[in-house]
Amino acid sequence: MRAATLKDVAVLAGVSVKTVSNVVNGYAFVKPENRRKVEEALIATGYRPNIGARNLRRGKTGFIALVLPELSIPYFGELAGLVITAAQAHGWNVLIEQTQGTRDRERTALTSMGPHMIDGAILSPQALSAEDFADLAPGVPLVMVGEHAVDVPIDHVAIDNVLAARTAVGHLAAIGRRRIASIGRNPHRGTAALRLEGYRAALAEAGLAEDEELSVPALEYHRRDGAQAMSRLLDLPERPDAVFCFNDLLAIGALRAAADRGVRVPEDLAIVGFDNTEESAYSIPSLTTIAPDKKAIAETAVSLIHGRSTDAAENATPFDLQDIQTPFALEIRESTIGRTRAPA
Amino acid sequence: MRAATLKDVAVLAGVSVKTVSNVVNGYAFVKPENRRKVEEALIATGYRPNIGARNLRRGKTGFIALVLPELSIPYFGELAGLVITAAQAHGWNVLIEQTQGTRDRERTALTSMGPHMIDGAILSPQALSAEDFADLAPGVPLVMVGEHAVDVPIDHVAIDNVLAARTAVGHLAAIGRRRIASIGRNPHRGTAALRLEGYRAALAEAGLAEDEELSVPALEYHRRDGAQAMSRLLDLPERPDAVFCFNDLLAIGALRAAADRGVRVPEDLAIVGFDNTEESAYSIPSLTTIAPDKKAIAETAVSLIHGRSTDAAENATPFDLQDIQTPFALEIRESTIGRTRAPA
DNA sequence: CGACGTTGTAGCAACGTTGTAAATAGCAGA
DNA sequence: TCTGCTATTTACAACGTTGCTACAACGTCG
Repeated sequence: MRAATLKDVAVLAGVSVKTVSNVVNGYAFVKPENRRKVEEALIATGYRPNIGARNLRRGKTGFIALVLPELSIPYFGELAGLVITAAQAHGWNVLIEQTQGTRDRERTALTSMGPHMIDGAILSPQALSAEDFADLAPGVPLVMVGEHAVDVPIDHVAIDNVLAARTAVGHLAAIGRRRIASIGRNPHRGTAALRLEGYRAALAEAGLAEDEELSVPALEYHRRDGAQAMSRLLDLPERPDAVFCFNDLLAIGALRAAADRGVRVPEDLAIVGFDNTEESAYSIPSLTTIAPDKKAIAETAVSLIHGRSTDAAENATPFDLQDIQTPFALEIRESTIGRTRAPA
Repeated sequence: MRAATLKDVAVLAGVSVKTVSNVVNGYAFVKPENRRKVEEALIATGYRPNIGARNLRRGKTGFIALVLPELSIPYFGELAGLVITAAQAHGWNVLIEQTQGTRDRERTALTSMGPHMIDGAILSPQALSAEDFADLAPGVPLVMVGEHAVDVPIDHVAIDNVLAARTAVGHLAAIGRRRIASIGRNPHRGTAALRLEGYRAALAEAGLAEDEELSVPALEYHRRDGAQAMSRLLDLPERPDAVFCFNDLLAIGALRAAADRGVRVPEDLAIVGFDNTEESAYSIPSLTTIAPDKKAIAETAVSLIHGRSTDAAENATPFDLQDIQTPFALEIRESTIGRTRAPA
C-alpha cells in the first residue's frame, strides 16, 4: 500500500505531473475542466504531498526545534503545548529536545540540529553561557525564551523578570510582611539573578533590610528543592513570615514543608510562586503567583522565527535584534491573603 | 552560510561524492588514505547529512508521531518526555500532535500523517472508536497506549486497568471504608469503563453494595471536573467516606473541593487517584494513587513500532498482534492513611 | 492577415542522498 | 606480457517535488 504521488494522480487525471502540482499549489491558470479532473483524482488516490520531498526542493525543512529542560516540568509542558499550536499556524512541526538543563546537552542540541533539519529553534537555556553561542550558531534563526543572557545577539522573548519579582515581593510587603525570604538563588541561572534583583528592589522600596540568610539557593527548581529550602528557613531562629519562590514548583515544595512543620499558610507564612502553572490554582492553599502570558510568549517566539526565516529567504534586510517583553499579572490567591471564596 | 553537502566535502577531499557517502556510511572498502582525506574534509566543512534527502532516498522519515490530548496535562507531559527519550535511542525524532481529546482532531491526526511523514505513531486516543481505524489506517505501524478499544487490530500497551482499579478500591475497603464513591465514569472513554469495572469488582469482593449515585461521571478529566464531581458527592444526604478518582487531576480537584467544605482528608474522606503524576506526591495531603510504570509504557511502545517497522522493511513475517501489560503499583500516601512521616 | 498578449500545459533540471552497476586500478599467477 | 581476480572508485539514476522555461492554443488589435 504505497502512498500516492503526483505522478499517480497525473496518470489517473490524464494530465502532466506539473499540472497536478499546479492545482495542488493553487496556481490560477488551469482549465476548469482539468482542475476538476485533477481534484477528483486527488481524492480518489488520497494524495498527500510528500513533505520531505517538497522541503528538499524548497530548501525548507518544515520543522522548528524547541529546546527545553524537561517536558515533565509543568511549566515547560504547558509552554510546549502552546508552541506546538502556534507553530502549526505557520505550517511548522515542532521537534522537542530535552536537555535536563545541562550545559552539555544544550550544546549538543544546538550543534546536532543543522539548517537542513530545522528552520529555526526556540531555546529555553538554563546553563548555556554567552560564549557557547559563538561557535554553536547553527545557521538558523534562534529565539531565547525566558532567560536573559546579555551580550548574546539572539532574539529574546520574556516577561520583565525584575519587575515581576518586584511586584510579587511588593505584594508581600503590602500585606504587612516584614521578614520576607526568597528561594531559588542560583549563580548559573540567568532568570535567578533577575528575580533576586527584583526581590531586593522590592525590599528596598518597602524599607526592609535584606538578610542574607533569608535568600536560600536552589540547585534545581523542583518541588523537592523547594521543600528542602523551606525546611532550612523554618530551622532559623527567627523564622520568615513570607517567602518568594522563584517558580511554582519550589513554592509547592515550600507549601509542603510548611504543612509538615505545622506552619499555617498564609497566617504564619505567606508564599508566592512564579509561573502560574495549572497546579498552583488547585494547591491547598492555592498559590499566589506571577502569571506570565505563556500564550503570548509562545506565539511571539514562533512569529520571530517566522519573520527571520522569510526575511532570509527573500533577501530582505533582517530586522533588528528583538528583545520583546510579554505581559504578566500577579495572580493573588490563598497562599498570601487566605481563603476568600470557593473557586468556581 | 549554506550547509555543507556531500558534494562540498567531495570537492575538498578530491574524491567523488559517492566515496564520501561511503565513508559517512561506514562502507568497508575505502583506501585508508582517502578515508583520512574525507574525514578531514568532513570536519573542515562541518558536514551534517541532510536527513530529509536521506529519508527521501531511503523511504524512511526518521519520525514517529505521538498523538495525545494535550501536553499541559501532567500525565501526558511526563509520558511525552519518556517517549522522546526512548525514541532517541532508536534514532527517531518525535512529532507531537495535540488533539484536545476530540474525535475530530484524533481523526485528522491519523490521516494527515501519511507514511512519507512518519515511520509510525503512538496513540493515546480518548474518543476514537473501532470503526474510525478502519478507513484511517495510515499505512504505518500504530501502537495504542493506555486505552483499550477492543476489536481493533492494533498493538496495545497499558497496565491492567481493571486490576489497578480493583487494587485501589480494595485498599479503600481494607482501611475500613464502607461507602466508596468513584469519579470519572464516562461512556466515551475506554479506560473509564475498565476502571469502573475494577471499582465494581472490588466493591463486590468487599461485600459492599453498589450505590449508583456514588459513581459520578466526568466529561473531561481535569482538576475542575474533579472538584465539581466531589461537590456533588458532598451534597448527598449520605456522604461517601472514600472516593476513587479515575485520574490524579480529578483527585486533586476532589481534594480541593473537600478542603473548601471543611471535609478532612483522610479522616472524613479517603481519596485515591490514578497516574502517580509528580504533583500527587506533593499535594496536601499527598495522594494515594496507582503508579503505572510510565517508562516501561514509553519504551515498550517505541520498541513495538521499531519491531514492526524493521519487519516491514525486511519482508519478514510480521509478529502477532501485541497486547502488552506493563507493571503498576499502588502508591500509598496520606490521602488514605494519613500522615506517617515527613517525606524525604 | 500578421504580430502580440493571454491563458494553459508540459518538459527539464535540480534539491542531497544512496543503491546499482559499471569502470578502473592493483596485483598474483600463468 | 597477458589473464583473471579483488579492491576501490565512480557515473548514473532515482526518491517526489517545484521553479524555470518553452511552447501551444487562442483571441485581439492594428
